[in-house]
Amino acid sequence: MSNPSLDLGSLLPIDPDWFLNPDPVRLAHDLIGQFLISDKDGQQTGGRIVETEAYKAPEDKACHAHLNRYTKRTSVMFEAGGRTYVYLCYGIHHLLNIVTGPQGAAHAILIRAIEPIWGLERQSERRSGRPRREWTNGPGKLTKALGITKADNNRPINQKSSSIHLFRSPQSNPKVQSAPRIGIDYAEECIHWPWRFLDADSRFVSAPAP
DNA sequence: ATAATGATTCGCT
DNA sequence: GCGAATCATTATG
Repeated sequence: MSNPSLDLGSLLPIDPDWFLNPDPVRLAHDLIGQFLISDKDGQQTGGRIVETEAYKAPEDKACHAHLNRYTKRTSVMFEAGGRTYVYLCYGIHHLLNIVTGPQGAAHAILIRAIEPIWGLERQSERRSGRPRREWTNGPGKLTKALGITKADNNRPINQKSSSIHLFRSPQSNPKVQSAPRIGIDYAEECIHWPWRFLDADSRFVSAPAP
């Protein structure tokens, strides 16, 4: 890695208490510019988070745990913040969420896009040699590039044994935009809530702000 | 037991 | 821009 500030060994993990904050909208904003790493088979792939969305039960109709609906699938969202929520979407795509908030609050942050930084060759392989810009500019794309599957569901973040790690960016000052969330047309009044966050200067987002 | 439905992506027109 | 792909989850009977 030519940029020494991006040396994985020197990065600091996000503090465990950060995940317990009760406001997932705030956390989704603050996650822009931080680093996501997947560690599979001793191989690290990851990058800089450039797009997120907040989901917040009970009031959010777009949240799987709307009205605190508790099922086998949603149960992980009720855990204390700091775990993963990975689920299969449209029968094809695995989507990665970060569970946040205190135990009992079903909050999560969907990771929608990253800028690839680490393990570029492996990411390219997993994305079938497409252009780099298309490796991770969407929630289903980035899980494929990082090898994230349902095996990574309901697992702690930043533990020694973890496959998913989140690090603080040493000097992160991104210009963060907010926008309505994508793909939730069924969610009635929640459709317009500006709970999607993007790095305005990144070319690796899934779609520009409207 | 059956049926409906996605927090999407890709290829084709 | 449109439609297919593809299946775990969920609700309902």
